[in-house]
Amino acid sequence: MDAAIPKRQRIKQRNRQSILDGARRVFAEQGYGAATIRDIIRATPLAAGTFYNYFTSKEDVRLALNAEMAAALRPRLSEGRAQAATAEEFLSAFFSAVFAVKAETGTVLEAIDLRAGFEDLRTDLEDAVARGLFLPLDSSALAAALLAAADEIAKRLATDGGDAAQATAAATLLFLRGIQPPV
Amino acid sequence: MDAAIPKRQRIKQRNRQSILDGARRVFAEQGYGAATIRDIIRATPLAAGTFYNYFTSKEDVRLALNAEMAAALRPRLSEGRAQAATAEEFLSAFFSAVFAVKAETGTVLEAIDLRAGFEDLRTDLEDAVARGLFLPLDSSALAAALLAAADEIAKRLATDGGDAAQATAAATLLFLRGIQPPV
DNA sequence: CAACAAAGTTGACCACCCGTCACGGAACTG
DNA sequence: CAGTTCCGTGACGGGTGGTCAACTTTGTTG
Repeated sequence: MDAAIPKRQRIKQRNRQSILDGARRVFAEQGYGAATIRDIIRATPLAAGTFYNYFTSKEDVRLALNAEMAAALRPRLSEGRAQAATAEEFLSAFFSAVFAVKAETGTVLEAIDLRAGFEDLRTDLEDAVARGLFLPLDSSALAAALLAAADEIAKRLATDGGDAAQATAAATLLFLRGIQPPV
Repeated sequence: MDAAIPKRQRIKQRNRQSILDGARRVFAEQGYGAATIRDIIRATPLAAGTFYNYFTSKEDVRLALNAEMAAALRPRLSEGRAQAATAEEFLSAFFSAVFAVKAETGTVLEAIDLRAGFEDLRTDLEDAVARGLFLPLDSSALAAALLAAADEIAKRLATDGGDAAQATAAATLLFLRGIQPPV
């Protein structure tokens, strides 16, 4: 029927996407915890058994959905880091991007896991070190610490409320200079 | 029968503890995710309905168990912080305590939530600031960032393997001086 | 093109779980 | 010792997870 791609394969792709879209709607409406696999499949023209041809569990769907969203957000997250001329610019760009993205995606996945962007961050960090912007720390541990801290602070912003710009400034300063008073 | 405390109350306390102990065993054996409320109650001499007189959900039990364990660990976590004479000592004590505790509790609650120790850490931080050890940063945000980073690094130690002492040193240095090269 | 094989969807099915609730017995009260 | 309150019990209805035989559709082969 349609060029190169055989029908079977097209349908498989469509079904998979169908489930992901259904899951996105269901998670947004009831939250991840309350949603059941039945709910997801009901938000779809497919039958219960079909679900298991594509995913093994609800968690599996969450991971796939997370990956899909994280992939879409990838450019936005690293935006501004490559051009940063100073460590401060780098950190500021990082934190404000994470805070913005977290706030937006909160409706679908209350806590999108941005560790998918871990590698991007790590390589950006190494580039920055090569440019002499940073001290040559363990880029892997540093990326983990930055992501974890940003994550937690974003969570606090979402629940307790608070100003993202101010939080960005504070976090930037913390990682820029540390806590020790200058000698 | 027995002094002051009426029997009803004693039994309630015993049942509650019974459920928590059962949960501890079940979580350790099957992991939190795989465990069901029925499993927990079966590890107990009680009947299904009784569970709901004490807890509302599995998550509720996890929180209670987490609180119980976190309370027991409280002194160990803050140990060494109050006596710290320098910022470096403070951070080093903090990180090594978190890494050790996380490694030990991993069998029961794969990820014990140490945010219960948040307040302790925050007040310790404020004391340290008062003693002039630290720059006067937002103690609340700083505590959150420290806990989150320690948590994430501990997770990486548990999965990828790695040396706790070395990780402690690296994390201490990061938060002590930040990433910016000295001018 | 007709026959056949492979792939994949369907929906009923079973075991089990969740949360509830009427019942009954034990603990407190006066 | 009656009366009352409290609470553990276990069966029950509604629903879920994961499976699977039957069926339909797609791709293949002579």
